[in-house]
This record gives sequence, C-alpha cells and structure tokens, in this order.
Amino acid sequence: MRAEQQEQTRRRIVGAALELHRTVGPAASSFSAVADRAGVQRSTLYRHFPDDRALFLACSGQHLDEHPFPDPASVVSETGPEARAALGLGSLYRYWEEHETLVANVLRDGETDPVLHEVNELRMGAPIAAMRDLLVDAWPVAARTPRLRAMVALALDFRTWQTLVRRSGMATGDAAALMSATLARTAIDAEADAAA
Amino acid sequence: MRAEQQEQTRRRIVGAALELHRTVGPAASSFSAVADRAGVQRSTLYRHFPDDRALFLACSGQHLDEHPFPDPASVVSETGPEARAALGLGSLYRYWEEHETLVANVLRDGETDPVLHEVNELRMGAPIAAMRDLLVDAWPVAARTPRLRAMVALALDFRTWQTLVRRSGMATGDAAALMSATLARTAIDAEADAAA
DNA sequence: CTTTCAGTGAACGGGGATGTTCGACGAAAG
DNA sequence: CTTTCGTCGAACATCCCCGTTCACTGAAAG
Repeated sequence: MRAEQQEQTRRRIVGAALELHRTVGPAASSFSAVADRAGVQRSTLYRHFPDDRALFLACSGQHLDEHPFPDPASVVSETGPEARAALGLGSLYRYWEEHETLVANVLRDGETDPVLHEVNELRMGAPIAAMRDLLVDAWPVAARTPRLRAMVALALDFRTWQTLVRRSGMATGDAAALMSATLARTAIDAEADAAA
Repeated sequence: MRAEQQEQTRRRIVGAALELHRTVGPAASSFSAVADRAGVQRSTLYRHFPDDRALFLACSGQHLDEHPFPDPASVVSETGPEARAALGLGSLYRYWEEHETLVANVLRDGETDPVLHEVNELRMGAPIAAMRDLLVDAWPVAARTPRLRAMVALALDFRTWQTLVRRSGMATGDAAALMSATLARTAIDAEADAAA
C-alpha cells in the first residue's frame, strides 16, 4: 500500500514530537528539532502538519489513545462520597505520576502558548470537570458549598499532586488518601455551616 | 557625581527588566528587549550585567526591597496553631495576590531556566521554609506528622492560592480561612492517628 | 512498463538573539 | 583646560528558527 507508508511516516513524526514533548516540552520542540529526531526532512513535516495546532492535536490524540485518561464515569459505582473521592483521586494521581514529565511540560508551556493552552483545555479540561462534578455530587446537597467545590478542584489539580509527592515526599497513594480525608472534613464543616 | 548617573542608568535597566518580567516573563526578556525598553544600548547593558544571573539577582533584590516578602517571624505572636496559620496564610496569600503575574511568570520560567530556578530558591525558598516550620511547630508534637507537614507545604504554595482564587473564584481571605481550617482538621486527624 | 507521488536534499530570504569591539561624544573630575 | 570614562551608535560574526520552493529519486499503483 501507498497510504501505509505514508501513515508510517506520520507515526514516526508524532512519536518523535511526543518524545521531545516529554523531555524538553512543546515550546522547545521546534519543527526543525522534530524533523531531525524523526529522521525526516522539514519539508516532509510541513506536508503532514501545516502548523503547531495540527501537530499538537495529533500528539495529544495519540498519547490519549495509548494512555487513556481515567474515565470519570468509573467512579459512579462508589456512592459514598469519601470512597468515591478516594477512587477518583487514586486513579487520577496514578495518571499524574505515570505521565508526570509530559503533563508538567505541557501545562508549563500552555501558560505561554495560546494554541497549546487551547488543546490542553480540549483534552484535559472536560474529563477533569466531569470528575469534579461527580465527586461533588456524591455529597448531600447541603454540603455542596463553594468551599467544597474549591477543595475538590484543588484536590484534582496536577500541581497539588506534584507538591504533595515531589516536595513533601509522600507516596501517591498516601496523597490520594490525605486529600480524600480532607474533602470529607471540608464537607462536614460545610454542612455544619449550612445548618447554622 | 559621576557615580550617581551611573546608578541612574542601572536603575533604569532594572526597572525595565522588572517590567518585562511582569508582563512577558524572564524567559522572553532577552537582553535586546531589556536594552530597548530601558532606552539603552546593548553594550551598556552588558557592562552593568555581564550575564542573566547578575540581572536576575539585581531584579529580585530590587523587587524585594520595594515589596518585602511577609516576614515569617511575624507569626510567632500567635501561639494558637490555627490562628497562627490564619495569620501566616493571610499575609502570604495577600502577597501572592498583589504580585501574581510576576510570581507566576518567574515560577513558570524557573522550571526551564536553571539559573532563574536557583535565584528563585534563594529569594523565596528560605522564607517559605521558615514559615512552614513556624506553622508546623505551633501544633503539639504529636500532631506534627508528615501528613501535616505536607498539608502545610501545600497550603503555602503559590499554585494552591492561584487554584483556589483564579479557578474557583474564591476571595483571597476566604482561601486563607479555608486552608487554615483544613490544616486544623488535618492536625486533629494526625493526633488521633498517633494516639492509636 | 510507465505514471504517480511521498519523501529527499538543498537552497532561498527573512527574522531575531548572542557576545564583542570600535570610534566618537560629552559632561564631570582633576 | 585637559583628562577620564560612561554611554552611544554601529558594525561584526555566529547561531537557530521560520516557511517555501524546486529538481530529484525510487517504489508502489496502474
């Protein structure tokens, strides 16, 4: 097949780009550098991916194909709020740990590059928002205060995991347990405040 | 005076650099851009600051002169652990809010640039570590578990404030109150676990 | 066997940053 | 009044990246 080899080349390019994104980050992955690492001419790269956006979308797409983001829906089996939080945070934190360098680079450079920022929102924004809602909704209505929502959002954030694990040396599992317990405490406070 | 005008030029340069650090961040503040904005020849800039490190140190020094970091020692007046946490987090969060863009840019680019990272540690690492210890030590020994230390470190982190305020829309004061209460809850859990 | 076409290799002009060097100017210091 | 010296303005060579173009080769498709 003709198209097969074309697809082959495309995969080599995306693979090379992902490697660079993991090591130096998207911002430092110039088209020249990607072409070099893929063993391909720059002109070839431009034919497959006319701009950054096309390349970013291909890379994030392939990465998520091979390493699916934790499915928010999987937490609905747990109905107890703290247990659901523990389950959700556990799977998310494991994902953060497994793909730390890539996520860290992509978030860092996304603060600067608007196109990358947009792709990040597209790829990670939706699932995390869904997870946030599912965790919050496990608590009784009275507990679902802005405070609780904020703590859930904080708990889900990549930087929170990174701070707990990399700066304080916690194990990823302990970090998830700590934040689940914290959410439970916050919910109790929230409900008490609502009653008063 | 001869030296006065020399000092004048130096200040113009540092001011211009700080402006750029606030707007686009240190990484995007090339020597050319700084010289342009300062209205100074590049050669002049190089005479005052031979390398990035010299310029970074001058900038951070001047900024901290004009906007001193919250003094960790000021929290010792409060002996109650939660009150001390509220005081410390309150002053720190106010600092984060007032200098958000500069801090955000400097932390982001520090992830990439080793020299900048070093300067960041030098300028912010020490005071934050001191604050962390003072907050932790307000609790009884039994409560000072790794968990509590980790939560204190998380509470002090710039990203935590940013997540609570910018992503969840909390007021800075509410964020400080929320995290103080959270620390208190964590300490209770920690002490209970230690007793068991 | 010929056509098609993805990929090659090389080059183009343009942009920006780097670090250094030089002569000339002009005002303060002696 | 003359020396000193910080600053200017300009130029240098070097490096990296950008987006595009073009003649070419070789193998799959017809």
